[in-house]
Amino acid sequence: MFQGEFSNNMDDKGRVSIPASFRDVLKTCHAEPQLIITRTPHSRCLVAYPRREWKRLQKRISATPPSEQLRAFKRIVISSAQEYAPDRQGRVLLSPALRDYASLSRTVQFAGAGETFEIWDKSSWDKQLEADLMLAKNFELGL
Amino acid sequence: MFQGEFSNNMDDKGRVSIPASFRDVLKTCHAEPQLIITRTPHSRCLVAYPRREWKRLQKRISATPPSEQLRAFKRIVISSAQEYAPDRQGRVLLSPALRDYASLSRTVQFAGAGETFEIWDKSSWDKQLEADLMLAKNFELGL
DNA sequence: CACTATTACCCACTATTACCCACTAAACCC
DNA sequence: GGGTTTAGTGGGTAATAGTGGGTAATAGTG
Repeated sequence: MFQGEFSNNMDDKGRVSIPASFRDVLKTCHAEPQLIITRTPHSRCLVAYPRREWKRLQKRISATPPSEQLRAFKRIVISSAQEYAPDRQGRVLLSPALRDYASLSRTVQFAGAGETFEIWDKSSWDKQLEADLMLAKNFELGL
Repeated sequence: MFQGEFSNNMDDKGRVSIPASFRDVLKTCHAEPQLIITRTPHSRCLVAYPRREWKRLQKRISATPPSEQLRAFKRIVISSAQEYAPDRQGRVLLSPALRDYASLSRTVQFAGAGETFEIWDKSSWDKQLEADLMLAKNFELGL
């Protein structure tokens, strides 16, 4: 389970450390931590999948009847998907396309989301959170 | 059952003692006291769950039909959730994100809330209490 | 093919965190 | 009241996480 928030800095080469606790979760899937990072159509952020979760998403996609909407979805999600293996320091070098999509500059926010985790530009994340607070304020779920 | 109010001081490293009586309650759930601390959308404070309660919340979330409101709720609550195990002195080191959200400075207020307990900045708590007095003044529950 | 830009891989440094020990003050108990 | 226990607090130190940068390999370009 990916949970918790972390923010790390991207260096001049475009590398960011994956938070150690997320790396640990990835290790429970494979000895060599592997992950697939891609765009998400819902927000201007990236989503990271462990290999197994990614397979599940692929299966779900291929079980869906074709449509223009699905093709759009695939172009966004599948086409930009890239496989990463963190270096010995636990960092990955994100492709310019991905960096660009989420407008990552320096401070990168990692947010656990259960089976996956999200990668945001810090300032986008802060804005999103403000908006979310308004939305969720009156949402009762037995807290 | 978590009941009662306590206020402890956060030290320079960002550690706060969990009140002993709350720790005792946690021990009744697991030998090693474990707790999940996260934000709540309702107020600028944190909520602590014993593991079992947290699982229940997760179940309730996954049984709720997806909506924008739910996604907002998840970003607030799930993403920031962190698991803690108090050190030998009964303290936890709260993450900067959580500290920030509840604007915890030095004096931290703990308030029992039955199955969970809340963590406030003392001065926010005092203000909230004032407001609550007004709200609950005419609330009859057969006392 | 030569040249340049990019990437992978390694090492070194710093900041942060986990873990341990020690002290003080309050509560408790004969 | 004096001794004992327990809660809360402060701080040192070893391990870990994160960051910066160098160099060799690789890919891309004219």
